[in-house]
Amino acid sequence: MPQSTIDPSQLPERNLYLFRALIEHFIHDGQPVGSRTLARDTDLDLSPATIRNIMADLEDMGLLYSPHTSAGRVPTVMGYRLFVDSLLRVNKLNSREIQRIAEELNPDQDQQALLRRTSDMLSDITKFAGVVMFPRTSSHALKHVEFVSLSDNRVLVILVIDDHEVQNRIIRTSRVYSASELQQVSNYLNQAYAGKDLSEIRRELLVELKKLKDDVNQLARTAIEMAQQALNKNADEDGYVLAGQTNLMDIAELCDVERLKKLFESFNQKSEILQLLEQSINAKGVQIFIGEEAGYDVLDNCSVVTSPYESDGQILGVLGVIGPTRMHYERVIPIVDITAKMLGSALKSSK
Amino acid sequence: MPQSTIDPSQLPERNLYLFRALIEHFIHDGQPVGSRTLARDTDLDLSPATIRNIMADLEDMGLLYSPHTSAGRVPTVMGYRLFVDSLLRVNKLNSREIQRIAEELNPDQDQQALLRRTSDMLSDITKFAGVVMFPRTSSHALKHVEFVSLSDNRVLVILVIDDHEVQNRIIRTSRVYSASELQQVSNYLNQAYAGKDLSEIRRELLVELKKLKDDVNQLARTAIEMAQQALNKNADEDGYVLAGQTNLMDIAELCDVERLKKLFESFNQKSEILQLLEQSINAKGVQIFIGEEAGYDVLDNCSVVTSPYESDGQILGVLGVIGPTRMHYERVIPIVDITAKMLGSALKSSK
DNA sequence: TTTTTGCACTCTAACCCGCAGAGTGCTAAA
DNA sequence: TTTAGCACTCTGCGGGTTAGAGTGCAAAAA
Repeated sequence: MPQSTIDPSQLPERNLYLFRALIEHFIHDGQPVGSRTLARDTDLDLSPATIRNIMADLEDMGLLYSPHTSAGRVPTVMGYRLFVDSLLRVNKLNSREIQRIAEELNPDQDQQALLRRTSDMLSDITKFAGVVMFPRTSSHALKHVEFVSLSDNRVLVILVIDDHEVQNRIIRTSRVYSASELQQVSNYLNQAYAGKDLSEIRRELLVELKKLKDDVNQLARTAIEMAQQALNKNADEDGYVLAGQTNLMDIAELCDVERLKKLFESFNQKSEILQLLEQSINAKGVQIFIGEEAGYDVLDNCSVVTSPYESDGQILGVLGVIGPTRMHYERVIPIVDITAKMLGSALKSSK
Repeated sequence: MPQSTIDPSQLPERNLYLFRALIEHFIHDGQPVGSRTLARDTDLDLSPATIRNIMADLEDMGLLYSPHTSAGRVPTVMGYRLFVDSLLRVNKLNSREIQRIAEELNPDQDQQALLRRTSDMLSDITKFAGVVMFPRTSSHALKHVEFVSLSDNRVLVILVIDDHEVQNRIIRTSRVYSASELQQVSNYLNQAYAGKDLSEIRRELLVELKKLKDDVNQLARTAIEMAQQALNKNADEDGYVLAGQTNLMDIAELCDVERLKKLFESFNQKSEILQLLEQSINAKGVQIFIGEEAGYDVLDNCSVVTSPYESDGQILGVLGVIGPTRMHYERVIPIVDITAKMLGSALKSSK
């Protein structure tokens, strides 16, 4: 991180109190907060002038800044950092909300649908954008493979991987195969390779192919060759589902078409956002990226609250919420947290 | 249509000429066009005053209007209608562009990918939003069905329909079935029903089930019951792929966050846009919806240029471009036209 | 009859001005 | 250490002015 953070214990209690009041005030209504307002709205019995002095100190430390001379103060990125790291009191979710989440994430839907639901739900409940990375299982055990002949020497390959992921691919073959031939090929491969890891299967296929080079067994060779072709383009299509982008259009700080366009384009390209999510895949729990802290200037004025989700102790992916820096962290954090946990268990029971 | 259109032959040649010049001018730079400009930029040797008189006539007919007293004139929706119906000279695409389209639509990709590519290409080439409806084949012949057992009494059903569409569904069963049992079920169903239409299969299944009611053949009953469950939720997930929404954010006429938000939301909901596309599914060729003509006020200031695409004489769906009313129709129309034709033949050869 | 000239009129957009409101920093007093 | 007082600064808003563009109409010209 470029900026060093502040140790809150170095600050007088009162300053911290004031600082938190200011941030909460600003998060609430988005206007720069002045000394008079704070004097009025805090329990501290201080005059505006005193508060001004304190605010000047906080500004010197880099926690606040004034948009212009005669405006109130606004938290800096470093200010937010201090706030979320040390000052934030997280709300508990009420049971209605928890129930809502539990209902949406019922495991009785296929994985794609589940992920989509999750991000829909995240965006709907927070009114920001919700994002869920596709799970990456480190093991890609082949569950089942099936070949279906299409017209024009083309064969549809259906791979069932790891119990929930289904991939369809089309390969071209040198001649037309009958349904029963393909059935035999499927059977052979299922018997020989079901349960093994994809990468291991690829290795074994190579070996087999050599062995069979001069073999007369046509079927076996065909099977191996097809399997190779099918497994080759392991389009490890990583990506994510995003929902509720339009929510971001309501947010005053982002209400500028240029800025929104850049943001939306980086959503479409996915790579930047993925990189960001990737960063928190090994974090223990909820992580927060504030503003351009993470180095993506499209996310200027945005915060990203993420949490990895796991099942059976294995981290599968990351989900989160993208909203304005000025968000109600105390609400969003537990939502992301619980959603991650529930998604994990939903995936587990669908395994 | 609410407004009656104008018969161009009722208008003096000169007025039409002027009208077209005005529209082309406006499309080019988006500013209201005044009499002086028109006098300068047309071959007609007329003074601004004469042109003013003519413009007043055109305004009376409802083809033009002034945003305010001292502005130039701008075409009305009815004006655009007249223009695209009667006055427009369509450009030919140059061969580079045709080649580009042909390359993108190469049939060597699965249907989903092909549709996605098509809409990407449409948006990229026009710099507006491209949209492609999923194809609806009237026949849903079952090509192949496969059952794969998952954990927890759940069974993955893979349906291959009509040679290119693959659907995955998860059903719950009353007990755990072994892989070989499921294989038998698959075999039975494939033999009995492959090649038949889904709805017909559903009918036959009902009959079969009655027949087998007291039969001792456990396998057959299981097969029928599973098949029923699998085919029941025929999630005829109709929809479309959309690309390049962000292009619309650059367009001056739409550069207002409120408006854009509404537009994007209706993209997300899909139903409105689908309804619109549906309308032109039986048109012969390219169709154009101007502004809120079609009755969707989210499309205010937008035009939609659509064309149905077909293969083997059967109309499969509709594709098109969504852009500002002020677009270069002479360019967009042939792009949509050719894309529709090429998508049709790409789908045919992938059939 | 059609076209043009001349002219008064209107509207917008840009700019400047002045002013109220909010908030600051500094200094001196409590 | 805190507060009161005060001068200062910046924003946002309403109002006024001006330049520019374009109009409509009436009278003259073709």
